[in-house]
Amino acid sequence: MKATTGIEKNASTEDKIKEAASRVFTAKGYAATRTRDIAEESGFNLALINYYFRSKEKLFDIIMVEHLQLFIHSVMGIVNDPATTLDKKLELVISHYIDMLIANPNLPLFVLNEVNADPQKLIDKIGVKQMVHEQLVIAKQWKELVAKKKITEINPIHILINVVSLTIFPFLGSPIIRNRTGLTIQQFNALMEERKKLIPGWIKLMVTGN
Amino acid sequence: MKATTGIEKNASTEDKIKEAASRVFTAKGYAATRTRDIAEESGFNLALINYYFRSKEKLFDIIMVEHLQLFIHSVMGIVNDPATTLDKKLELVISHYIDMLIANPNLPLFVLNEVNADPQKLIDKIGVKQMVHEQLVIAKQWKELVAKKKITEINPIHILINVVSLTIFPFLGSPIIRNRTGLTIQQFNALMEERKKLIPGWIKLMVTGN
DNA sequence: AATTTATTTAATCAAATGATTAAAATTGTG
DNA sequence: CACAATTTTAATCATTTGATTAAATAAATT
Repeated sequence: MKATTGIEKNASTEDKIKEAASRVFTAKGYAATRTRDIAEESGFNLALINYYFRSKEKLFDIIMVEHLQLFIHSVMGIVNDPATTLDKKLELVISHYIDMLIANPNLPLFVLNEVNADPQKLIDKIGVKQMVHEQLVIAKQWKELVAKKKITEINPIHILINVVSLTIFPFLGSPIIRNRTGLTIQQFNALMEERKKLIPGWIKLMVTGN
Repeated sequence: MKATTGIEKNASTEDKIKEAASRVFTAKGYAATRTRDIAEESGFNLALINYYFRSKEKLFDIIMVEHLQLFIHSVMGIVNDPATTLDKKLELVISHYIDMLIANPNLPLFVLNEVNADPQKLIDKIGVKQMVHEQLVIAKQWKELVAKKKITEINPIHILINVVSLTIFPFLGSPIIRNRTGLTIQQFNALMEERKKLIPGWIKLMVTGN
């Protein structure tokens, strides 16, 4: 019986390592992260992290999956709720994402890097398959509006891309934006808060066509 | 006299190494790139790349600066031309960027990673200082339009962020987008070509407010 | 052709790094 | 408390990796 299976009692130490690993991995990326960095950041010995997680890669996979789920599943609930209108969904999703991004500003770059390294591997690792099915709710709502001539006949993929772009990219560009404008983190976050209302407005302009 | 200073005759070999290094660095990032990868990719011996560039880091710095200049300076000419209107500038810059991104799809992630690692270092390394001065042209044009009540009094930083977001982010998300939609690279690029016209239209909607 | 200079290579080094091991310390249990 | 199980550590290994060196080859120059 491998020690790694004893998850109950050691939750504290194991979680501390995971938290430390999360900080280091998201800050420096997989390749630039040394197992010793995680040891130091966590305050534990180097061998301990291998004792708990067997290898750097296995530890990374765990962190990655948790972060990707943070990214994806949290939104699925909102998007797939038939009770809320498309308008409301838009507001909720964007607001939710901006909150999460303010709390985890370097999550996007981290995720992008690993998705870029091997898209399919990650998609397999989480259950994103259902997404296609679940998207039907929002797809139906879209089609209804198109039928009612409430929105232009633009390819919805553009709109989806735009929502994600306008919401996430500013956080990716944050270092440059902050450096060029001289904004503090607080001022930058305030700017992002503003976008919770601005982005839905912009998207509505796009879909109505004027 | 160091051999690296002899730039004339060895242009061919040196350039081949730089091209190989560019491919490997942009594909895998600095930390994940082994000097041996570059050697193999270039077809030359490991020691040769150190002979020409002294170290992995120096080679990387050269590649990075060239790519950043590709990113920045090319646009400066357009933005700083007093002869073109803001509308026209918008079209030109976006079109220019999308062309460049189709040709160099993994440039954005590469740049973002390194900017994230040390924003000031990179900004120092290129002459971006003038930008503040040069931006005056476009800033003036903006102020004129505001004075003429042609555009809303929105914080222009939001619009700047939006232009960059809508243009660049799709390429960052390309692996996910392609994976989820099943689009080929050609189809994806066609989608990006569409955006050359779409994005300026969207931006105009944003600044006019309806 | 001879000699110098530039280019390229194979072999090797030293440090960094992921991982293991065996022992010590701590904690839980009868 | 004694004893077993779990947790933690120091020491060590084997590879990987960036870099150097000294020698071989090719090119240029006289």
